[in-house]
This record gives sequence, C-alpha cells and structure tokens, in this order.
Amino acid sequence: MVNGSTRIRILDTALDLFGTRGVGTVSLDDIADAVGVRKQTVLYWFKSRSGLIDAVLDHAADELLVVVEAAIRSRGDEPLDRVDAVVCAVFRPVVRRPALLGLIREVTRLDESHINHLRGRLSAVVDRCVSYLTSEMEKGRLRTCDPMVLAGLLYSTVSGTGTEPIVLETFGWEPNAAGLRQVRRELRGFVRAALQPN
Amino acid sequence: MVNGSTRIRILDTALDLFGTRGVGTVSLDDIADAVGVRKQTVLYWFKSRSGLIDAVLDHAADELLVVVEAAIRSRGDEPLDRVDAVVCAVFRPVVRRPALLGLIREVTRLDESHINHLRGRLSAVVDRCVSYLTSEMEKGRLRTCDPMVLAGLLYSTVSGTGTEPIVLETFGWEPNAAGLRQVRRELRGFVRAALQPN
DNA sequence: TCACGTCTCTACCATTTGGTAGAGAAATCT
DNA sequence: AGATTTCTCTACCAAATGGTAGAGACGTGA
Repeated sequence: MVNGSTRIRILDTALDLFGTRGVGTVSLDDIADAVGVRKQTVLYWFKSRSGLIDAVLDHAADELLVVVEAAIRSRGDEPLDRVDAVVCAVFRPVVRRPALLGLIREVTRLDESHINHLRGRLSAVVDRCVSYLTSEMEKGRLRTCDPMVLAGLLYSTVSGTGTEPIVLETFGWEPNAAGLRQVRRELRGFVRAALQPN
Repeated sequence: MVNGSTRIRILDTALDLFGTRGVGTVSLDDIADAVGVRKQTVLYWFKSRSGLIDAVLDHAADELLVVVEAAIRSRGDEPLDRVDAVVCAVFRPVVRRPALLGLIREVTRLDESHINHLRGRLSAVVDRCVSYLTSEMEKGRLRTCDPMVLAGLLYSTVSGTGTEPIVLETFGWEPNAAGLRQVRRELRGFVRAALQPN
C-alpha cells in the first residue's frame, strides 16, 4: 500500500459522516461522494461496508486513546485534578472533531461483532480508569461508590454533553465558542462536585 | 377513526424499533412486519414516513411528560429530593420501556423539522425545570452554577446511563435486575453529590 | 337493501442499497 | 522495454427502500 492518502481520506470522511449522521444512515455512496471518488474505490480499499466500519472504529479509538492516555499521565497526584484532566481531554474533540464522540456513542446501534471489535480496542483504558478510581476510593480521596458504574456515569455525562448540542440548545444554550467554554466549565464543576469525598 | 387499535399498535411498535435501532435504520417494512401487517397499512394510518416519525415523537413525549410532571409535583420542599424524584421517574422507563429514552436521544440524528416538532412538545417541562433550578440556586439550596447547562448535564447523565447499557457492560457491569438497581442507586448518589450546595 | 366510510390487501414503480466483474491508466520493478 | 502491481474507473445486479393506485372485505346508518 504505497499510496495511503485515499484510504486515509476515506477513513476520515467516513468517521465524520458516521459520527454526525449515525452509522446506519450513511451509505457507501455518501462517503464516496464526500471524498470525491466512486463507491467502488471505497470497496477496493475496504472489502465490505462492515470492514469499513471496523476500520473507522479503529481509527476513532486510536484518536481517542492518544488523547486520553496523555491526559491520564499529565497532572499531579490529586485524583480530582487527574479526572479533570481526562474530562478536558475527552471534551477537546467536541470542539476539534465533533464526530469522534458521536461515533463512539453509536456503539449502542451497532451489531455484536462491531461492538466487540470496539470493546477490544478500548478495554485497556477502561480497565485502567476503573482500577484507578477503585484505588483512590480506597484511599478515601474520592467519594466512595461503585467504581465501574461511576466510570459509566462519567462517560455518559461527558459524551452526552459533547454529542448533544441540540439538547443543550433546547435548554436555552447558545451554540458558539463562548457557549462551548461555558459548557466545559460547568461540566468540570459538575464532575468535581460529584466526585468530592464526603 | 373507529378502530384505533391498529394505529396504536403501529405507534408502539415504531417507538420500540426507532428507540432501539435508531430512526434512520428502521424501514416501514420492518415496522409493518413487527406489527403483523403490510407496509401499505402503515401508510394508510400515517401518510408518510416523516408523518409517522412525528407521531411517534408525540407518543414518546406524551409518555415522558406524564411521568415527569407527576414526579415534579410529588415530593416535599427540599430541592435535592425533588430532583431525585425526577431522576427516578426518568429512570423508570429505562426498565419498563427502554426504547423511550433511546428515541428521545435520537433527536441528534433527526432533521430540523422533526427536532422542532419534538422541542415544541417538550419546551414547557424544560422551561419549568430550568426556572426551578434557578430559583433554588438563588435561595442557596443547590450548588450555584449555570442552570441551563446544569439541566443539560443532568439530562445527559440520566439518559446516557439509561440508554447505553452496552457501555456500562464494557465497564464491567452486569445487565440484570440487580445491576439496574445498582445503577439507579449510583446515579442518584452521583446527581445528589453534584448538586449539593457548597 | 343500498350506499358509504373504514380498513387492509395485492400489484406496481422509480430509486437507492451493498456488492461483483473486469477494463484501463499509471507507477514500479526486473 | 516488458511485466507486474497499484489504483480508480464503467457497467452491471439483486434486493430493499418509500410511495402510488386501486380493489375488496367489513360494518353501519338510512
């Protein structure tokens, strides 16, 4: 594969379309049109629609993993700061690449095989997060609760906030740069309050 | 319309399918098959796919409104209890009718006209929630923050938790009755902690 | 009984879907 | 130069899509 550029362009475009419109409603023709190529070129690079989906999920997982891993390592010892860094890291794509979280959220609509594919890709970070939360709770530096479910709650809050600007608009929020900063600020405060040890 | 039962059955079935599989990926044939009727019967009751979608959204909004309105009125004066009651109320359909919240969450994938349709239906409750949060914050009985964004955060947390069991499973959670109770308990604790006045 | 509205059906249709077959241009290797 | 690999194309196809047209079964009121 000497020339990766077409492949990459397809991958990027598919990620955007899948993430914003939902995997199930985007056809190969839609993707090909957006890339400026014929559907058969897409099928040359990815042997089937299903294969493309898996590849796009990998692509998305890669992008997310890099961001999160960096954040986990970044800030000091205090767990509230650590979590805050991860929240900010996951929130960054909301601005830079809104489709990314949207695609991850699509997991609910995918069939078993794609779900497992994505799970395999993310399980390492997920495990790290849960065991980190567990150990900090044991030290009494986070509000004590079920760490697995807490991780899920945090995910829901951050990803929901990032992927549903339409809902926020319904609540009266204004969708612009200042509004996004506002949301991020509130999100961080919300999570911090929810984790504060009692 | 003497016999409403076919219409209602279509509406119910469509709500379930739309909510679990996503609006865009469910065809009229899928719905008709599930009801045990021909596609043309569906098109007799709802003049187009788009009309059916609006009707289903109305159906869902009705169901949700009843539940939420009752909860808002229910419990005493303390705002944390009030919010807790609403959280429980919204969480109930997660068990009884998982597709309901799933459908509401589909709003992000719908086109402008359907979005506005749903918004019109929900704006009253939404406004009430926001102004309630505002007034309680002014009294210092809730953590002070932006009430609109807070409402959005609460929505994301509750609906995300309810609509993404697959994500929770990835975090190691077990999808059964005990697991659901566990999630609800953690959710309530999470929200309570996040709203506690400082 | 007859007419009428209600309800579901069969029969189609144009368009779009994911996918196959294979031709042709261009680069790369020998 | 000739052969081979890489890449994108045109030309199809069977199946599924949303939707139209209209027939027939059914009960109800006059």
